[in-house]
Amino acid sequence: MYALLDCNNFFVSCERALKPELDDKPVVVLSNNDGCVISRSNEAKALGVPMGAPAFKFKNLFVVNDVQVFSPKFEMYNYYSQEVMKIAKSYVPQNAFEVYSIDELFLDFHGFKYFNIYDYCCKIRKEINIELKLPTSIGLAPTKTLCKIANHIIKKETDKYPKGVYIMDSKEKIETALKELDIQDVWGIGRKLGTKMRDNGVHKAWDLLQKPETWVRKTMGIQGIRMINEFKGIPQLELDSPSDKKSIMVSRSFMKMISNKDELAERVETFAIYCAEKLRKQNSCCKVISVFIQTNRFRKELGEYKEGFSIVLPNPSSSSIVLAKFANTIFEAIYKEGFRYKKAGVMVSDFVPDNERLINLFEKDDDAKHIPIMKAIDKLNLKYGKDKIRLGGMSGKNTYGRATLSPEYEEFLKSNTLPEANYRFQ
DNA sequence: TCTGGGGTCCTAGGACCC
DNA sequence: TCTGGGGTCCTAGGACCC
Repeated sequence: MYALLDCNNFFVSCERALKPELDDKPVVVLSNNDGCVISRSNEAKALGVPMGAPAFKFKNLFVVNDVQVFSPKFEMYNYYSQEVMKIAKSYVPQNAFEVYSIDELFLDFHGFKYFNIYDYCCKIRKEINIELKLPTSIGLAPTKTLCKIANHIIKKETDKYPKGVYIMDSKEKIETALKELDIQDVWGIGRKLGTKMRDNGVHKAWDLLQKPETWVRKTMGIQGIRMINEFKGIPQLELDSPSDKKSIMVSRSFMKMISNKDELAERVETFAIYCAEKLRKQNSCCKVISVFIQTNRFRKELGEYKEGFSIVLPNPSSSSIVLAKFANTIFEAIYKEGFRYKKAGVMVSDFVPDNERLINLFEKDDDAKHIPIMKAIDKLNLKYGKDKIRLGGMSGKNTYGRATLSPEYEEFLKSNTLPEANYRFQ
């Protein structure tokens, strides 16, 4: 058996953990710039607020229904996430887990044959709830895909599973679940595939199992074959061991569109420097750096422009100075005058461990010289706060908005150290 | 007026090899 | 008019995830 533990309405639940008065009220958490809805309480879902909804379109609904609206506090969510993981991990042997996202982790319960797993999972939930005031669900099944479905069922039928734990351990339970589950709710079926499935008469997960394997292979590729095996209870997806990232991206939409070249250049350089910091944190150097800039895709009438480009570095690097320099080179090449830019980003990829850098004989290598300085800056910033020491190119101001911090949150920040998380998704 | 910010994996097709 | 038969590796883009 595998188990999937996930936090219900995670960001909203974190807000409630900090401020219990929010319990039972409709609550939403917005993205940067207060742009989209990225977390909703059950009450907010019941009001018909969709995931990812643009906040401005629902402003009226928020006011009328007294919905509590929050700007995101990602440091806090990361902190809570790590605490949840810490508790959950303590219930399984070493490495018998996979942190899948900021609010989800898989547990491996193979070898727990003589345990009452149901009671055991209730205990995990209870500890998280007492220690952190966070609600969770735990779905158990023979495969990861079925675990996802088990969790889906808990959330859809809360009355039936008041303890928040469901074990899908028989052929009958699985069959019933697959017959009731809409195909687009399956883990791995997105919008495109969902449409294709429905066009071909596949409406429920169960219908996919009735299709010939050749058809599944042709329409979905290798993933489709894996999916149907997982439905049948034959595990195709193992627990991934925690690994360092393979690419790192820093990008932002701007609160106000930017038409000044220097201002945009400064943003791009800053993003490159953040990439470098994240690289050093995982002791990697990158071989490739990419930069993109784009206008507002929702305001096409203002003129549209979108361009990005990558270059291979002469030597693998994690130096803020080197990466900022090359990011700027790319920026100069792709920047076009006369547009109002809404978003920009820097991505680094193609990593090598920083102790295995192969230096190009014919190119100057600045990293060796920069890294001791960089490490010192990292240490100082860890101690005194983000961006307290920064390079000359950085203005140090954010160009995306955030509401004023609440007193509770200020208090929270003061009383907790908030290490950066290392998740595959955030 | 106002629409997030990350990530991973797979596939097809091109370039190149003999 | 006719124009081989394999391979490998890389890349861009698509689709998915939270």
